[in-house]
Amino acid sequence: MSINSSSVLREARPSFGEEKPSDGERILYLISVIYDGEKKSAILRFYDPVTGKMEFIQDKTSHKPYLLTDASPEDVERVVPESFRHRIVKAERVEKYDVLNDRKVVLTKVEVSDPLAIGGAKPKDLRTMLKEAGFNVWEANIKYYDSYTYDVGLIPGMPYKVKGDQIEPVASLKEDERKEIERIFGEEGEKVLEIALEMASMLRYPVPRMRCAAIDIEVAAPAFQVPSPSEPKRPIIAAAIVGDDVKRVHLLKRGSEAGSIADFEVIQHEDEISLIREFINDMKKYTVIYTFNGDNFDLPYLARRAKELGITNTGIKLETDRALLDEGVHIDLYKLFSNRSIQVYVFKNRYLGYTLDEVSEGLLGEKKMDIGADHDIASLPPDKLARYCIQDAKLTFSLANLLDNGLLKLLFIFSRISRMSLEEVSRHGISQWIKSMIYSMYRRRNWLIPNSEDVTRTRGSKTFSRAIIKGKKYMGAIVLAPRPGVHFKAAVLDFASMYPSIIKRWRISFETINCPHEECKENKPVEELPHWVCNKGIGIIPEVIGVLRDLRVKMYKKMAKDEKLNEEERNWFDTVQNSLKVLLNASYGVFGFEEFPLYSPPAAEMITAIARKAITSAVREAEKMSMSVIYGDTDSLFIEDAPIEKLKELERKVEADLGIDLELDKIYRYVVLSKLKKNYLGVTEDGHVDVKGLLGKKRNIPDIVKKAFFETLDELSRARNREEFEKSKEKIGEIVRKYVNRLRNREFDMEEVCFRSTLNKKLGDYVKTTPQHVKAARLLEERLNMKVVPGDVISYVKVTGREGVKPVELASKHEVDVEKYIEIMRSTFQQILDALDLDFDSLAKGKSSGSLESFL
DNA sequence: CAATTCGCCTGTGGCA
DNA sequence: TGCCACAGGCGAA
Repeated sequence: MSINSSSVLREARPSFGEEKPSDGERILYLISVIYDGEKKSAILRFYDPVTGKMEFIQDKTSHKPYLLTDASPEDVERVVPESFRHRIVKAERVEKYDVLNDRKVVLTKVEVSDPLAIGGAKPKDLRTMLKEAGFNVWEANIKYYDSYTYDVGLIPGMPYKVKGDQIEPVASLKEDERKEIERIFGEEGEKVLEIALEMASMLRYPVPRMRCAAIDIEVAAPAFQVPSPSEPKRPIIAAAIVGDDVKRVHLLKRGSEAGSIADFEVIQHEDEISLIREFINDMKKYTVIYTFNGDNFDLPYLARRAKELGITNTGIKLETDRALLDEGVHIDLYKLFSNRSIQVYVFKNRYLGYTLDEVSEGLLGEKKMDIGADHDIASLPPDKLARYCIQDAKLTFSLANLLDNGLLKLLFIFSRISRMSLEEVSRHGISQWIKSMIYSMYRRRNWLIPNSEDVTRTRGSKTFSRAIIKGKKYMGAIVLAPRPGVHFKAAVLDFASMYPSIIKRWRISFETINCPHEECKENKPVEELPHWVCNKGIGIIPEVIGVLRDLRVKMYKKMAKDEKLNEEERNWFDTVQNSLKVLLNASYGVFGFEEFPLYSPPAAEMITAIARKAITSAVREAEKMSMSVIYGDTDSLFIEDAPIEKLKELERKVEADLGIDLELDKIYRYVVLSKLKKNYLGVTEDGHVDVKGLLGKKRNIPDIVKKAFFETLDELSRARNREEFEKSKEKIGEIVRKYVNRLRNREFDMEEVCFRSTLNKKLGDYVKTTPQHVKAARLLEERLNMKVVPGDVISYVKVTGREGVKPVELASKHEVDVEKYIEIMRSTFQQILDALDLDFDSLAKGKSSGSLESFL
């Protein structure tokens, strides 16, 4: 194999058009790089879309694990004991660029025989020996397969042309796209253009078709006992697989036979060995296997049970906290859906907890099969067991296929940008993705990857702004005080991708803040902070963030709507622009995140300080033009009833002043502001209602309150003018009375009056106070012997009596404290009623107190 | 394993 | 009993 730098570089300067493979050549997709401990070598794992199989190609570049140190080669020799020396392959001087000090440094690169020699060897590894001898080490915490991937310039998720030993990137940027990139980035210099071309070529290539399936297994555990995958004593009694072309359950014969079941296939097995063998055979026909918690349950249980029964070659590789497949890609959706960035930005917070039941309910509107509270799987009759098992696999498969199969596309995109395998991206959070992206760029440029201490030592860890909220490290955004009332024709202007724009425009990053140059010390973007910013152009993060932002705004958002492209292409670019949004949204946050290896509090507080200055000066500008700013939050301005030309004029002025884009986002037919920040309701021209922050939309309030609230919104969205408003007002009164009466007469299901609150800590860790959901959770443990863990959502009901709350499982209708619920109804409604000059109690009694006159 | 701060709400628990 | 600071949860950006 040869992957030389020229072929790697060519990928950054792709030739145009897509190259078709010639004889003997195949186009394979790089899935991951793994390390083979026996061969002591990296192995490239490729997927062949023609055969649908994985292909393994051993590294032939003789790349070795290494670290960098300021010890000389002689020092290394001295420090390392005789018994360890055979593991050192080479120690030689290398030159690196040290961005923190803006200078070239000469360090010793120590290559070793295997990754454990760097970190993890017994009794002592190289990095510990060097540190104990008083030397510094760098890049000693990077996993070997990552190190290899970065150095060789490989991009997981990308197609490669493979012929014999030759592995070459497939060029993928079309000529017109290349021209477009040059047009957008042409004036920003060679460095930016190069990054843009590289990113764009990565983001245009579609993902290969892969055979996908979801699996789920059931174990004969007694009721209330969670079977342990580390001690798989109980037999597997059911195993289901669901894919596009398969819906099958393998059942263990135990007494009665399963009846015939119409919409899926049932295979009965005389013994568990045959069940496991055939199930694993089924699995092997698919490249991507989805599970829900398969890392910690299904796959370890399956693999260990198989081993116990003497079945070899399961193809499952167990690691401490994950399970991988030799010939496939295992995606554990539990881990993926627990990822906050995925939850918030991809799925818009539409699910609450992270169990299969909760995620499915939120995203699919479907639930697991109900088998009763005792959850006694072992004693289910066979056909019920089969249905239960396949339902879980079905739900898992449906979740994986949400967003028009976009989940896998999303993972491929993140995989390419972050240089991490699908398995890695799907199991790690956004900070790991960004870290990996930065590391790969540093390696590519032969820059030294700094240690976290280097960053804070040379550039400072102190912050100078005081956070509003006690316990926070620095000051964040400004929220303008809203002007309460109903405002017609309210325009919303916002700074598009504000923080990324600031990072780009003022070039803020851990690299540029408080740089070592005397000449830059005068370059202070804000008066309130002592930090200065480099103006000599060092650093790479501002360029990368700038490119990703501009690609998203100026290219992919447009392509996602471009009628000249077909639907599949538009879809792809929409996934791309959404993925970039996820990444960009987190790009500032990681600087303020202590565990991020490039943590930089000065950079974080500089970004928010500039943002405060920007919104403040935009408000001033608007007011100077005698426009009325009625609200604003972080990056937005709400302006009441201004002519469009004036808004455009404001945009131009702000842009000229600050150098970041202010854009008209939308115009509300009217917006209802209360005196509270982060609480409003806006109706757009087409009648769509935006509800922000209001109690009525919080997930933890009871459904009955939510229903009443949304009926009210529906009513309001119909009002176009003041007469219709008056009518709405009467209707709102009717709604309020209807629900208050329902509560008084106890006309509700227990489900409707449940509060659903997430348990964020272990039960025992709530020591300072005992919140109500914790009280309810403790009752669940005491009375029902249930186990609750962090992440569980507790459903509880307010009841009369001393305790005041009960888990819904233990409560009955007659003890529901209806007055408390009316109270909640009151505060929920009062938030909007205040602004409408209405009063809950009067409405509930059947008359209204005020009118809208004063606001209209 | 793990992005940030600002702001609202409810309830708890200490104290007078 | 009422007041108040704080804990905890959820949302906006």
